[in-house]
Amino acid sequence: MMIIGEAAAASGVSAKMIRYYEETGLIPPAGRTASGYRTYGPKEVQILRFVRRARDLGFPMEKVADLLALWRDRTRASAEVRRLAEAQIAALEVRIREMEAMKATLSHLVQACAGDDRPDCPILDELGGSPCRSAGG
Amino acid sequence: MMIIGEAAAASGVSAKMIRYYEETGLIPPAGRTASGYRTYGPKEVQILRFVRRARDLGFPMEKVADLLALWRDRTRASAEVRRLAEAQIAALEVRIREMEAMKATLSHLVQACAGDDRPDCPILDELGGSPCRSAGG
DNA sequence: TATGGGGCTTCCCATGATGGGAAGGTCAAG
DNA sequence: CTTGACCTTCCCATCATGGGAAGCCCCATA
Repeated sequence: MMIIGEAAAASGVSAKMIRYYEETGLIPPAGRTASGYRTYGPKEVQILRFVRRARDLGFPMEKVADLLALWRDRTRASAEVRRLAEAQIAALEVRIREMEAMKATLSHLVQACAGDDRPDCPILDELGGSPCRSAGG
Repeated sequence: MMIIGEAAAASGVSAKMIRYYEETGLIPPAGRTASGYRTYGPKEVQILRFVRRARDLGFPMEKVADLLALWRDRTRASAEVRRLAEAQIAALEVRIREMEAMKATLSHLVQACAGDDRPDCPILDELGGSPCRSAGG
């Protein structure tokens, strides 16, 4: 049996976050020693590692909870897991596309900017310019 | 002179956020009517629009403040603005790469998962598996 | 046995940017 | 004068994480 610091080291989840996950119900309450220290066995550490990896893949905590439930359910259909993973891929793609769009706009502006000692700057001009609604009335 | 709701509609920044920007010092305190309503002229609306667009390009508020300062400084060198824009592009690239990596891992897992009625699932196996440090000792 | 240091406990606060909502004042139209 | 839409300030919630204080516990060492 480990106490929280050891479980944190073994799982890659900080002690702070372990307590938080417990508080929010993502993981069940840990056992306690007579003096109140939380205790963790290999199984609990494995759960924490699971959570860590799911978070590393960008799943929000709500989806991590879903994954954990499927993990615990020996009778789940793998299709359900796959759906969650595909939804996460789609969510990542949305965010990636948003950021690619920002990047493209910035790249255009940077290209148009001399980037020298003079004050003329298309970047600021664009940010400060009047609203240019395409096909506006 | 407009009051805050009109300025919000004209700039695309919500009234809530306008007050927040003022509170945090991003924008100077608005004028007030005798009864305490905030007032905004075309210049202030332009500033708000500037902020909005910079935020839309993903700049954090701190960098927006830097951009605003450069915008106000008629003697700035465009090189400074360009540096900020390039840094923002770099920051976006970092985040994009992180998400691409997540997506790639998930895509691998999804490909390996049958996605049918059976419970066998490489995705859960991977999340719950022992730590497999590549090129480990 | 006493002591020191480090780890544990709970509780509160902060982040970054935004929204929601309550309680109360103001203004314009009727 | 009433009604309703708008404004004001103030507090709370998000999402996931970290920082820190006050106080208890445990182990090692003198």
